[in-house]
Amino acid sequence: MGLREQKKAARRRAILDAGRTAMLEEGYERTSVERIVAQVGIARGTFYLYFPDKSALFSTLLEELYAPFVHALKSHANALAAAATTQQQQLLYLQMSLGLAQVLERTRATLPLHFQHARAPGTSGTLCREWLTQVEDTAITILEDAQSRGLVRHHDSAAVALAIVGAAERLLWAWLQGDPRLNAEQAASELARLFFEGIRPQALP
Amino acid sequence: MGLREQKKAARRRAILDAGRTAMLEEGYERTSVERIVAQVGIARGTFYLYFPDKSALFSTLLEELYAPFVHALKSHANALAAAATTQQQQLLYLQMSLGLAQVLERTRATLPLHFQHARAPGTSGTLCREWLTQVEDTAITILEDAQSRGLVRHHDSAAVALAIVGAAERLLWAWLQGDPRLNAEQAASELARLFFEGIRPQALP
Amino acid sequence: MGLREQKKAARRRAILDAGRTAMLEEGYERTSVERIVAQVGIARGTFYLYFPDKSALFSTLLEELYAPFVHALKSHANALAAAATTQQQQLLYLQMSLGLAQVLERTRATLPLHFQHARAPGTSGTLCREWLTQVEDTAITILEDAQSRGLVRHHDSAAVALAIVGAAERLLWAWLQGDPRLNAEQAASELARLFFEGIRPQALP
Amino acid sequence: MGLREQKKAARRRAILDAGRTAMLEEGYERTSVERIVAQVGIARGTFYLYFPDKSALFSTLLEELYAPFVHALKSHANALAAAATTQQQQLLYLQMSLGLAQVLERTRATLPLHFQHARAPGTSGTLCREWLTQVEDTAITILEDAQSRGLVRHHDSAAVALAIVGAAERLLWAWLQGDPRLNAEQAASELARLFFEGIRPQALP
DNA sequence: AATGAATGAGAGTTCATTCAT
DNA sequence: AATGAATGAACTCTCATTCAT
Repeated sequence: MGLREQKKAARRRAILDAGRTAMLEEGYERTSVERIVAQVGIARGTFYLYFPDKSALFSTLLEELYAPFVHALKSHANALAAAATTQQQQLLYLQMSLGLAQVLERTRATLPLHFQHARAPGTSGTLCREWLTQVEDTAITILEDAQSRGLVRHHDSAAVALAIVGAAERLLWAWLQGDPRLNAEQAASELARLFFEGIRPQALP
Repeated sequence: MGLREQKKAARRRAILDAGRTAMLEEGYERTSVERIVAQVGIARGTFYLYFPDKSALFSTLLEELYAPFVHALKSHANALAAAATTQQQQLLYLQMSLGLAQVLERTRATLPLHFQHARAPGTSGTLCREWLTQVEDTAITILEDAQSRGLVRHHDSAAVALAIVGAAERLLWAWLQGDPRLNAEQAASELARLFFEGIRPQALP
Repeated sequence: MGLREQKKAARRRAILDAGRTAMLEEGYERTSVERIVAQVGIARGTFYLYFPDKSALFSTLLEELYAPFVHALKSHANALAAAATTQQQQLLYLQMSLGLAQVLERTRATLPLHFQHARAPGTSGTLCREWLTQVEDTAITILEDAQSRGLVRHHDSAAVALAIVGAAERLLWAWLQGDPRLNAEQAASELARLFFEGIRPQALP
Repeated sequence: MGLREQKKAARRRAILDAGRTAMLEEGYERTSVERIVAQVGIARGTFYLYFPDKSALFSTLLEELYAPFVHALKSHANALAAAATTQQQQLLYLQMSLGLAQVLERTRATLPLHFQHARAPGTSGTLCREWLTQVEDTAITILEDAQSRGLVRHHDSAAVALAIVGAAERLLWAWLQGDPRLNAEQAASELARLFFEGIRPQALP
């Protein structure tokens, strides 16, 4: 890459970072281009050399946030689908958990962007939901694979998958917020046991 | 009530309804007072005779949305706490389910307001979260009561309560959106079974 | 006066008092009718039963403020003009000083209205200056009478009168403001000595 | 200075001039940004590229008005304080008079801004009074220097200084208004004689 | 006589975007 | 490539005054 391209890439990176910081603080709607360029130290017009408009910047931020998840989920889903034995699958589930945890850790700082905008009306929400559909559809696929192998009960697969995603999201959000009601260390394993074993005190006959 | 008061109440109602419609479509930030008054057919200044500012209108809409939930949850929580036997409790849980379902049905049209703004930054999100804390704290209370009676396993109560709320929210949101992946009729009972019995195909020894 | 007239007069008084208080605090322009009626505890429309508009209220306040001055000055001017001897005049000057001091004391609380608006552009200033012209013209008349009697040097009478009025106003304003630089007790006599000894006709050796 | 900077400076100047004209006519409160930009022939938003808000424009106008006075007064005060002999001082007083007269002449068109707002409540008055305090404090300093040299009688220095400033202001205001009662040419020398002969230390026989 | 709901023009200010330099 | 001045519509909110009740 030439020096010029490097500079261009660095500046694009700087705009993205400033944009993310600002939008995490104030949300997409209330974040002004002015604030972003002031943070980066460039002129107003320069912004439009790197992004056609404000929503394109947001779009890029979302891609950086969601793409790793979608990629991780899809590759794990493929691996699970190709697994020959239950033992293999159990290993793959463990790997998936670790893999997703790593992605979460890496994207942690940007994650609030998802929570803030995923259900919002208007441009920002629509952009989020395009990614979200992919995440949830993959979750459904994984669940249906497990059902077809008899690993989990035959509930309505979409309902269960969405429920699990919803529960996971809520705990994640509480964790990101530093919710004092939550014991962050236990939350993930609680969630796993909760879904796997149910809430009843002892297994029924 | 005099004719004056009736008219005033009706107009206030009209503003609230127009405001809700507009905010459901465009969100709090993007909804202008101008649009609301045009919908109602009143002058711009008239709006401010009924609400001190835009956020006060939104606040009222949130109260109309959340207060029935909070009220229902709290009264059921009290009843559950006062229950003498497990049989009484089971009846009360059933009643709570029915009660909440009725509230959901009644507030159905306004519910998206919650989903759109609950995690938003800024004024609108903050106002939502004041109500949400009440909802979730009551959910935790109910769960802890069940734990203390040995009805449910001793997980971290806040984590489990938030997980249940999160799962319920996600299914509700899918239902409100008319999500084609979801079988709406079954969703609620699936959710109940999911949590109560867990996801494993047969109960373990 | 019938009971009805009494009530009406009392309410008019209340509006005037609330208006004065408000305008002393915020000035004519920034004082809203809304604030006044809220203070009095009457309806917006009622205000317009007592005064045709906001400027009429201000006008009345100015009359209550300036009329006593104009009346006192004019009657003292007449008495001075009719005085036969210098001794009589000296007594009348003393009486005038005392009289004006009493008026100042009585109108003290309202006096800032003059200082705030006397030179303002727009309605409020114009209304003030109509009264001020009367005050200053009378001051000029008194000075010219003193000149014609040889009591004071023959300066340009208007210039001297305006200068005296200006100096008196400045000290009065400082006094009303509680200006810490000023020794309020001495100010009046300082002013008198300053001008009296300065404008004496007999020159120095 | 580049072409860009020149144009920007010229436009800033145009806004200041239009703002001054408008505020001289209607006062700070009643002057709208809309009117100013219409006069200049620019868009509403452009105004805010040059001034953060309306009060900043007013502030700048005040600085252009008062700063020359404060500067002139303070430098003359310093010179007077450093004067060795009475003769030197007399020359310096003369120079000060001429200097102030020149400043008056230069700022003549803007001077009404002072008279209109100096005693007004609210933002505009407060901004004026910050400057005025400097003017008056310097006047007091000059007077106290003269007192310490035995040039003038030992009155309360603040009272006398404020009286002189007040008188000068009143005559100036009459002059600016084109007051027909006033002989403008004589006014200044009348004022000087009035005070000078009035505050001489040596008493009369 | 008194009310207070209604008006609608107008206030100051912000903002995404464009374009001449 | 980069600038930053310019735009003008849109925003929320205020206000003196009117008039049906």
